[in-house]
Amino acid sequence: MIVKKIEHFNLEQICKSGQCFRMKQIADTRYSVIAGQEYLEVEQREKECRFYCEEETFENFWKLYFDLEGDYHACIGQIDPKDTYLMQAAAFGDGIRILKQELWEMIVSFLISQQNNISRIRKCVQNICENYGEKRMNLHGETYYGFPTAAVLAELAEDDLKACNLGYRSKYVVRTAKSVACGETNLEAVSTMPYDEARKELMKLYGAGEKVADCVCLFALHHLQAFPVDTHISQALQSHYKRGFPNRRYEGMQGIMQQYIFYYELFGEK
DNA sequence: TATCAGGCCCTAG
DNA sequence: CTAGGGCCTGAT
Repeated sequence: MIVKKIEHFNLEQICKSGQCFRMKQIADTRYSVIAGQEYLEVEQREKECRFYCEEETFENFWKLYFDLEGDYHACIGQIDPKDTYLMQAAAFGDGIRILKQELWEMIVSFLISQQNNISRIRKCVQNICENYGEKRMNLHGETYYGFPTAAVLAELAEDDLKACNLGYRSKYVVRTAKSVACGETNLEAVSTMPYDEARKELMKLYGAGEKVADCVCLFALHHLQAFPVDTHISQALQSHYKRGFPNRRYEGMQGIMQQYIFYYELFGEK
């Protein structure tokens, strides 16, 4: 077990922010996360966090996953004090981190996310994992399921994932899986591309438009300049940034600001 | 019953 | 290039 005191890190906020659909609260102060094939439990009281894993796994995997080296305090410090809306949003969600998640998993998750709500996205992802993921054992000896590979999902017929409640998104996932599995899309290459190039490449995938591509860029590739615009963000932009979001000022950290706004719009009281 | 949820595809004009 | 209809499904 690893114990750390961490500023600007709040599991509840990260969990609810909807970047990760396989993180959940399992007790008052305790959360579980499944990332790719890895399982972790974390306990948090105020700033003190207990990661239930070996030090090596923490250093090599979870520290990166949670972006614990990122300086979120500095980002918040960059916010225009006259922008009271963003100041409030950032104060409200100041424990959010932009996770570094597995690329393939994010592609599928955000293909599913369209015209969908967070709780149903979670169920869809869980269904896919339980049906097609690798069965594994957590630290308590309980079973959990890893995220299925593209090769496995590429074997399915286009409508097969309707059984996992994907609805019309089923063919998006299956066709994309085929594209990745046959080598038409090279995820290794995508992961080394700069933002604009990666975004363009991701948008070639069937079912992926600007919003989905930006979510993947932000939550998997850690391109912090990506600013996904969904219905909530669109509304916020209309009511608070009629002359457009100040991209210049927040160059390279728009994605972090997007998360503060998104989280505030969904969970802040207004 | 109608509308909406972290959109995108496809077809017309 | 832009506009608009269609799409699975569950919650309200």
